[in-house]
Amino acid sequence: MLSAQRKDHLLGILHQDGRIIAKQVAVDLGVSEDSIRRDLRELADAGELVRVYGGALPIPPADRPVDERSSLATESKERVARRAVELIPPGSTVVLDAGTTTLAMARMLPHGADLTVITPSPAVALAVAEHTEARIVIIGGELSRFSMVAGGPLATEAVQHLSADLFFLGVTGIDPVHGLTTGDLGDAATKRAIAARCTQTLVLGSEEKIGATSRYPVLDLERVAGIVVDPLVTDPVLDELAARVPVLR
Amino acid sequence: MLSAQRKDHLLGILHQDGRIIAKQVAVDLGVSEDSIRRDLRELADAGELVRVYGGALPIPPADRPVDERSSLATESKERVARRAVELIPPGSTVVLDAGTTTLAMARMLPHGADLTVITPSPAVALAVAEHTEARIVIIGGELSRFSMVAGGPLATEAVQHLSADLFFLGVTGIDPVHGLTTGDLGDAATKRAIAARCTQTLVLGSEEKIGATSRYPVLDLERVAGIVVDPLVTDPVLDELAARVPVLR
DNA sequence: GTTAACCGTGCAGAAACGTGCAACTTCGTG
DNA sequence: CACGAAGTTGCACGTTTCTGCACGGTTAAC
Repeated sequence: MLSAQRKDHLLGILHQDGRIIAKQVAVDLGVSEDSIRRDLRELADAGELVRVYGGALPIPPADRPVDERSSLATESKERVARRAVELIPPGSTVVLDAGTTTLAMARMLPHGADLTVITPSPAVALAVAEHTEARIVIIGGELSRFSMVAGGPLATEAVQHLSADLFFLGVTGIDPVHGLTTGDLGDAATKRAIAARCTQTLVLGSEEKIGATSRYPVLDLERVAGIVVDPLVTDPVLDELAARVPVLR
Repeated sequence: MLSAQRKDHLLGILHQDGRIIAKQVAVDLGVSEDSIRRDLRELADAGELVRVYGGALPIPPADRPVDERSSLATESKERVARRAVELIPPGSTVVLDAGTTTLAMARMLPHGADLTVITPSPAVALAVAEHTEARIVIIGGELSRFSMVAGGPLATEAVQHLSADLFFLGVTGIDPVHGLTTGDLGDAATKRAIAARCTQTLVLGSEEKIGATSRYPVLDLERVAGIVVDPLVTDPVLDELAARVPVLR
């Protein structure tokens, strides 16, 4: 293990877990804690993280340059994204839908893991390219102005040539009665087509989507493997949903 | 084992393992570590990797040449882009290749005109979406790290379903002898496939491309309808080119 | 206030590095 | 064919960098 690589690994852990525990990483990598501490010291000097007793934490958003802060999703979405990223097995192929939560996911994908990311969203594709070394496949098609996502017959056709393990689905409404819904008819069809080509579909359920309903149905609740939600949010609607589909928090 | 061959091997390892350990490769290839170190030094000078203690690592995504933030077009490219945009008839369907010049074009496309823009570049797609009301079609496929453009079999297939009036082709070399060339083999194939589906192809000839040659041929000069160049640049090579293909300035 | 875990510093051995040099190959030229 | 120039390769040497350990100080938790 090269020392520079170890630092990458540390940043990767920080990205994914939101913290670093020196002792644990030392055991994981089979090096002494001293080396880890030295790395952390240097990374802290470089402004990549803040050291704390026992390990390190990300730099608090308030201390970051403004341009970075402006592109951050809300904290709740960040938590959903972090939870969702945890569910990606190493070496797998995942589809990331368009949306702010998937954009947040793109920024916190594991660094080293051998991943393939498929997405119909140019913004997500660029974010993944910037933050990881994953293979990236973009689904082509007409770009919908509504959600900046590829759709239409071209996309549907392209989707038929793909398959993936996991689909992280973004919708605008998650409701026990109306199921999963979104605001654009074409988008709904594309999402369905993608889901049909993936082994499992997980819905990203950031705070404001729970209990909301949009115009066009995407999928029945029963067709998804789970809803990923913010671990800190409690909502009676969630309990209702939990009776029908696994809620991952 | 030739040194060039060894360098290819090194880049292969880097691509596959995400790292190079000098000692290990030296043993594998049966050469001294000194030679490996020398190769790594040269590859690092050429910008193909970053050296670290013990070996080498890939260039971090944030530092790559195609990074959108740092890729502000030069004034010369802006003039080429402006000239190129003038050549777009209202109501037409155009393909914008990837690259800084096409990115500049995307930002200065006419607002009202009823346009359809097709592109294999997520960055260009987003720029067009931000600056115009054009219909946008993305060509999907594997995203090449080299130029952040969709390519591979998926892109080739997607291209077959499209057709357009005008293709604004970006290359890295425009030379009277070697014709139009680019630095990535896959990219070259995708560009050819697109050109075959378009009525006319125009090459974007920003200053530094004129007289330059890259590794992989894209098209013969005779196959394009013209080269768009900076009106303010004069270059003897341009006169040579003008004898074979229209030069639009 | 006590205890255990964590931290910084100094140190020594090991590993990797850069440089200069000599032996060797390759290529073009007379 | 002989010759020399240019490039490549491996080795030797001194230097730099990394790593783990020991020691004493500091911090957090009970």
